[in-house]
Amino acid sequence: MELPNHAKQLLLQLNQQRTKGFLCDVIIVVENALFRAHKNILAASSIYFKSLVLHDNLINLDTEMVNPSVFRQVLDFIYTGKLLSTSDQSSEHNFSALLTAASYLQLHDLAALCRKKLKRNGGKPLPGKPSTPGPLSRLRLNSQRLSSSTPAGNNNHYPPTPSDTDQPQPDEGLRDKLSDDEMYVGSSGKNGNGANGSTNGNISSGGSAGEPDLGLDLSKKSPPSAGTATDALSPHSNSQESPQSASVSTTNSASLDDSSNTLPGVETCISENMDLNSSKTSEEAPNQLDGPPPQKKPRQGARKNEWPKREASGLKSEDHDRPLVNGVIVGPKDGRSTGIGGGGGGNFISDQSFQCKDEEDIRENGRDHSDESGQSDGDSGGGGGTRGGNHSANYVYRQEGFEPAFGDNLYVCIPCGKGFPSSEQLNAHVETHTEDELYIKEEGGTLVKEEDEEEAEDLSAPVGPSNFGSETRPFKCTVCSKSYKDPATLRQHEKSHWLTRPFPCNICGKMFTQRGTMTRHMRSHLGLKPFACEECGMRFTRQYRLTEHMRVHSGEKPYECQLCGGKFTQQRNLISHLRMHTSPS
DNA sequence: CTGGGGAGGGGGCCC
DNA sequence: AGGGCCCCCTCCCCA
Repeated sequence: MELPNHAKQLLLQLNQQRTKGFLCDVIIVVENALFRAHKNILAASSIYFKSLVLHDNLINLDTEMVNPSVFRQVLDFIYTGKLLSTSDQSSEHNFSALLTAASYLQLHDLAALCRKKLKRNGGKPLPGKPSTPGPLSRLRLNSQRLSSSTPAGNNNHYPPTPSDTDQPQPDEGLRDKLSDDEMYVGSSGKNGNGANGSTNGNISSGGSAGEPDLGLDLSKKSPPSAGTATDALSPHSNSQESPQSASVSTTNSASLDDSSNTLPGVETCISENMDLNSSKTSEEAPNQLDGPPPQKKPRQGARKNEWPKREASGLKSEDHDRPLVNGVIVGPKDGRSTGIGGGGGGNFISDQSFQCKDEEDIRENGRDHSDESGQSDGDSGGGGGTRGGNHSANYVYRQEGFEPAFGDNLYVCIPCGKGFPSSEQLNAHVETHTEDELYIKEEGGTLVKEEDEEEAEDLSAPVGPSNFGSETRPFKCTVCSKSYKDPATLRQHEKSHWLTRPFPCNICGKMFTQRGTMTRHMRSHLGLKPFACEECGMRFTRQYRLTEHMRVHSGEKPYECQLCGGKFTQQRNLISHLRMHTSPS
């Protein structure tokens, strides 16, 4: 007995889930567009994807091989078995691009389909493309550029994939009859590889909960009470981080799934549509799905939507809208979260994703980063870049896909203007600066600084606790005189003076001085809140927040105002309160 | 409407 | 690398 439409219906459901972002557990970044999808589906479609999603939940695709528009078609194809073509997309060029992408992604059926189509049209497959380096090598190259300060040889945890050669694909799986508008793969149940034996099972069980999260672990551990969602978070993953994953992957899939329950914003937003003013994708919005409005916990919903707000606040608004089409975020979004509070939450992923890094910053030359260096607020704020202390960003890390203007040398050293093809090389170069020039310059009283750093300098003057007890803190920063207990900390600190953010966020391009900060930041992109309150179920991105939050339940108010005796659960609120005492009002 | 408190969230930084 | 803390921003609630 066999249900005739089973496979079709299943695929239909999966595609609907995709368009809604439901149970999506992987994000694919193509240039500056984000696509959500299901690992199982991707893995079942391509052995290349299979190798990628095994370890990573955030995948950067080589923009030379695939662009957002093409990838959208690819994804549609994967989920529907159809190539829906518009007049534009049915052009030969489109098929060539599709073929390139399909070859790159090892989507053999699609590649065959494109070949067939091109052949039928009398066109030729793109001559050189299939011989370009295979996906694996390209990915390595790609991620190497993306991941700063990851050791060379990072991506080696990728399982070897079959050769990247572009073998001719059997056309047997293709339907002979191809219409110009729609092309089908013969059987929706037929997959390029046999890796999907568990697909259905996994899907029905809610995604990839059982999948090893070998990527950069952003989920951390979760308190035992985290419930079903948290159960899926594997506690072991900390040790699993691979160097590569820092650049390509981000989170564990279970957490993503989880977010669909507890963090509807991300789940929904990334999948739901936004205004469609992207030139590439404006013709349709197939996923204008009225997915269930995200459930919101008290306060959290509104809050969640305001997530990127801070960066938006007081900051310029970009000209560019970053529409989200078919689950795709296209381009940076301006700082104003248009949809904030609108309930649907459909906007904020896009907002957050791109507010973090103002496109303006990105567009401009490397120097502007020296302005933004001080505080993350500044950079994300774009216009407010100059504030934020003395941390002049003298070195700029360029993330591929965000700033192509430097050609291959995306990593530019600000003081000397030299470009480097990799962050490693830039970092190595920077070291020579710090050792050879920095201190010399300092001795000479001419530190490399931006013109406007005088004010900022004051902010980081050796104030506060940094100077006390110099006996126990023998390691002193030569720039700001802060002292530290150990040389490693000093080194880390010194980089805040001289190194600009070697750790970029793969989603928004924002850069960080410390990997941990970037990792934490990524959690916010992905809506990972591994720390759940046992009392109320509220979830947090950080343990510390949970600790703070627990005082709400316990009633503990450890922070007391010495002036009025007022007690507070959080120190910051005491501080805020003290300002009220001291401020002349 | 306003001010104050409570609280969620983000980044920087030190250990 | 991860934890913890500090600081900041912001919003919501309430008096």
